Amino acid sequence: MCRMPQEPVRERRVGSQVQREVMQLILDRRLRPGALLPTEAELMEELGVSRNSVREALKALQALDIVEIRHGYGTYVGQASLTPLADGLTFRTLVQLADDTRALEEILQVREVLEEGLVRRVAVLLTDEELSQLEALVRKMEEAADAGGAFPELDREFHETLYRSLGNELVPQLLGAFWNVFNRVAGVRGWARDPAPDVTVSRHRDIVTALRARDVEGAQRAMADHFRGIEARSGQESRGVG
Amino acid sequence: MCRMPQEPVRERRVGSQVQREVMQLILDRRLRPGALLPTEAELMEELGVSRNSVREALKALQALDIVEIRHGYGTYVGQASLTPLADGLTFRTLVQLADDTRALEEILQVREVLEEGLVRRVAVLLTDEELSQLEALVRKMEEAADAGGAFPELDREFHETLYRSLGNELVPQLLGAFWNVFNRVAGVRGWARDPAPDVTVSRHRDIVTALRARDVEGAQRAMADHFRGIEARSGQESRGVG
DNA sequence: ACGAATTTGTCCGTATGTATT
DNA sequence: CAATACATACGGACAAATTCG
Repeated sequence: MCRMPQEPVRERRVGSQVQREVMQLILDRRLRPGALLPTEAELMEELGVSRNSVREALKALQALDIVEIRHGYGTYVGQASLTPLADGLTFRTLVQLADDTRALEEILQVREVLEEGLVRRVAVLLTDEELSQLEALVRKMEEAADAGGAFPELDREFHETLYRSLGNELVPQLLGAFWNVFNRVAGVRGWARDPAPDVTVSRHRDIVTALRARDVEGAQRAMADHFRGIEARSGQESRGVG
Repeated sequence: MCRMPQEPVRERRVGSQVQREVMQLILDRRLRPGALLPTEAELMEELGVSRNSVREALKALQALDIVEIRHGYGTYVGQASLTPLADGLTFRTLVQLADDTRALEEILQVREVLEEGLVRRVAVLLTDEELSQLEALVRKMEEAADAGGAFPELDREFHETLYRSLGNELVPQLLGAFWNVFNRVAGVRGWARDPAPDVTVSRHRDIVTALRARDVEGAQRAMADHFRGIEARSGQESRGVG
């Protein structure tokens, strides 16, 4: 009877009706990403609601990257990217980070499982050109490491190039979202710097070497070693002094 | 026209700014999921913006499940679940489905890579009790199949139980999101029915049998076969008549 | 059981900034 | 540069939902 006010009931998500109607409108009219949506005034009339309700619905859809609002011009159909996933995971990780680093380790484990499985599949798909691109990226990493700097963008590009031959657009987006969360949170914590860039470079080189030899098992092992390195970096810090 | 020079120019994107400020407020005050947020009136005053701006920001955060709004009571810190991912992926898949089923196949491939890797890891972690639970679920599936019905909930529970010993909460949420997208879209297309439930049951039984024998390779093979079955189901339909 | 207080939901009107033409 | 169309923001008012005395 007297329910604790501090505990919200987990009721089924009612959601905004207007929100769903706008989504349905996009689907019904076969609008593609980039297409222009009706203006707020038109949506007011078509859906029979006020401007405020339309705006709140559009704001919610914008947060999901389902629509894209351009100030002074109009509203477009969005790309429905994984930006909301990255935003939500970042927030959740930061909230939980006050207690422990579990959320971060969970993300890392998912990345590891994904990439170990993926590297096996691309091992037989990669073209010579792609292998050359990967080797070039490793050389660039080496130069950056010799200069004493970090190379987050090169790392990102490496993994993106690695899985291009799959032809699966969801894969780089998903990995990119995880990568973003990890780096954003790491930046807040202060342990964004790679303590041993040269080791990281050789991990990447090992992966390419195994792939060049079409050594599926070796590529998976190299990828696993790569993640062991990342785990050691974050694990060492989480047990260190605050 | 006559803009006062000493007055600081108003921030460009107040909307997303308020959004970030609310998130920062949650982090600064160490609010946990379920905690009550300041009321809209209080946020207006604290952030120095109008109520509409506050509401639009809260609506956007609600779409990301970062806050949870209850009419007539208040606003809570949300769970930051993967509901936005499921919503976004569902929308993207539906939009693209007018052309092809590529988005759906991409999701399936990610699920497959994930589950093949995960089943290897749980093979050495599963307790006898969890194995018994899995066997019980397979028996229930068999009963449902004999009765001629489908068993989407049993399938979902099977995969959830399978990875419980990992202790990774992100894994079931991620797989659940993918599963939701797949089933929601499948429902729209009309090919939700499993044409051969008995085959699906035996795929699951094969997985449990291999796991009971602690046969890592066999478990992965069984999982791969399981997904071959799902691919065959959807692939056959996508090449069939409209 | 009922009403008051609180809080969110919706609407209207108006003024301003911004991009396109 | 001027005009236009559009999104952005503010303030006020009332309705609906929830809680609690």
